Amino acid sequence: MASRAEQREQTRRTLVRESRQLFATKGYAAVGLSEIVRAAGVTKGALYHHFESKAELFGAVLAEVQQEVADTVAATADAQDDPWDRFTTGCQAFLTASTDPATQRIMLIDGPAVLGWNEWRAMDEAGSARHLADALADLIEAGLIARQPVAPLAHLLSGAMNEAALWLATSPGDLDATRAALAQMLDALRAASEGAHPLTQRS
Amino acid sequence: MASRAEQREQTRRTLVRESRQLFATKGYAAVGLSEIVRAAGVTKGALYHHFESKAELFGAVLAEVQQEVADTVAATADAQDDPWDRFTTGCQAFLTASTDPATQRIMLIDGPAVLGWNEWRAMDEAGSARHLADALADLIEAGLIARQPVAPLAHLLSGAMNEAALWLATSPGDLDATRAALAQMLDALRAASEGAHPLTQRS
DNA sequence: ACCCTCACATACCATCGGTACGTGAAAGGG
DNA sequence: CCCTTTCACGTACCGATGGTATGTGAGGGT
Repeated sequence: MASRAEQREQTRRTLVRESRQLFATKGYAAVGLSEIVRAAGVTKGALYHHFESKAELFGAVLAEVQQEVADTVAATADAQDDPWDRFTTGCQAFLTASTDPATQRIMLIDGPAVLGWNEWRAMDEAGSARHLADALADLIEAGLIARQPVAPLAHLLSGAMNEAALWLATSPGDLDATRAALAQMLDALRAASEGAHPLTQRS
Repeated sequence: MASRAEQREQTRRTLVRESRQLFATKGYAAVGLSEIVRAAGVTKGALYHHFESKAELFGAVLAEVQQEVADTVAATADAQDDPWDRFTTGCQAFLTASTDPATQRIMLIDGPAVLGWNEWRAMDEAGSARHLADALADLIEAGLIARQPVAPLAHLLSGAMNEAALWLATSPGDLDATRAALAQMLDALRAASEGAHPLTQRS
């Protein structure tokens, strides 16, 4: 019926979809390959024909998750005309998207541990983190925040939002307070640029 | 020679010390129990007499690491008289302490994945994160930053510093720029309090 | 001197991630 | 239309892993 290429892709997608479900609910280490192939209706031979290892399968899942988050963030942010609004709205959108426990487990908890921080960082950079760095560069260019290297600021903000999202998953009642605190932090960033001198900090 | 209690504790400490070394360099998943017991000069029976599982052994290691970081941060911060200096100095001290790759691997990478985020968070709260929350509460009490819930702010800052430390491990040349960016973020926090109204955020 | 406790060692197990090889249907050439 | 090659899997199997059940021998109280 289906051509070989079609069948191949469908099997691969099934594998990714089912393993994503399992990784998200039980965590990477708690999911066995036998469980995955059973859910996908194939055998281990099929899995290892598509992926070199369990970790690489997880990598494919992670890439999918990050792509979705990045798309959501980008779509929400790009709807704003003002650069500053694009920035703050994008940050809040990321916070919202990352509050989903299934997304968290894969993207923030197991991601760095399974693939190593370097590889995880590279993938994050290709996802939503890129939008953050871009937005910061725009803000500097527009003179809305002080001229400075974007990388340190991007990492600080990225880490802040990641951790905040993880925390909110266990205490969702603090969502509004966290959004406000984040908004304040971002706002303070803008206010600092108006302080004329880019205050050089000792050490 | 040694009393039973002494022998017991010594074995336990050896187990923690050797496994910490291995976990730090190779990562939790890449270290086998056989490797650990060989390095410690005991057998698996001894390990499972002291710890219920590999994860619990890792938990003991993590507790030790976090205690050391917390002590360093507290010692550095408490040397400052001014509350604001205590805050900023403590943050910078945490950043410095967390830049060590061995500490990172255990405390920031494997920690959440092995023990789960909730348990990891609880341990972090008992460590350096507690000092952060305390310092923030002091600043609010002293009127140096706007009155607000401390928890959201603490998580945002904690996450920012964690991620920054991880990043610095791979690009240490950006240490000064990151310290400056962090100092700016903290400073902006103080500046925001002078804005009279504790701006209520919509949403 | 007795015996119980307990800090380990030994032997063993199920399951895991991973691999070598077999198989049968689709694609390509004559 | 047939023959051959390719390739997307399935099957059978492996070593190593985390974990357990049981043995053992030196404290240590009475």
